[in-house]
Amino acid sequence: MKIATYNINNINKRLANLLNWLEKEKPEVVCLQELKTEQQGFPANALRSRGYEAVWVGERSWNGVAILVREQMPILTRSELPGDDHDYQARYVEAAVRGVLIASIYLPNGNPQPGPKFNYKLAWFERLIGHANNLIKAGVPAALVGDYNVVPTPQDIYPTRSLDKNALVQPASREAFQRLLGQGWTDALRKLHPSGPLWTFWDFKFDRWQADKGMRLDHFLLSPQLTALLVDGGVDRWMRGEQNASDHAPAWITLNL
DNA sequence: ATGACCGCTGGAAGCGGA
Repeated sequence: MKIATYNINNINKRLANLLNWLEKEKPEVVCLQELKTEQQGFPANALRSRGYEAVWVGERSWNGVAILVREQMPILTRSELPGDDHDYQARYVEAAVRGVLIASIYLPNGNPQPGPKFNYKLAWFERLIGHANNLIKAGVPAALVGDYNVVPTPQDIYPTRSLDKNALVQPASREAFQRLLGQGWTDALRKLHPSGPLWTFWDFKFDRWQADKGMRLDHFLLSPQLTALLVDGGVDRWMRGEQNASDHAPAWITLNL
């Protein structure tokens, strides 16, 4: 089973890019983030015509997450992260697919830091850690997939000091990510490729793509049962070079289910 | 360090993103 994640930065604006990529790479499951459309604006029919069923949580203007599955209906298990009844941002959707629980995650960016947005990021992270702990203690075969907005280690970003104050690289952000891994989750792309650049994001600004100055922000966290089935993974960098590209490229793994 | 990109809303210029 090939699972992909893609921060698409507006699904309707980039629908042609998405459909082209689906046809070329044929992932079975796709976790999308930053749909930037309200619930009714999701292009369900266009995706169904290409063989993909979907569950999604939309929001006007910002955020938005989805899970696409080829030739199969995902079974929606959650459309929000537990722990805060007053949080209405569309950042979490979860579904069962062929006996695997899959979450599509869009963790808050958190800039500027410090400030209320960074506090929200850390609070959201704590809720995720709590939920993930329940899943792993229950022995659920699960994959927590998406845009974590965390650069886990210094090797996950091009050499620079200019982002030292950025929320993506803060010790508190990295500590939360490590605490999540400490529950027993495996960072699948790093397990497959233990060292070196594995960029999934290049800023629109300046010459970041041309200079290949990127970051690794999009991650697959696998429960132990799924880690044992991990075969392959990578980043579809070619998508970042397309016309009308998102600032993220899709990343993917394959599991031998 | 700086530069100044892209998409949103609203219909200009400022916010959010990372």
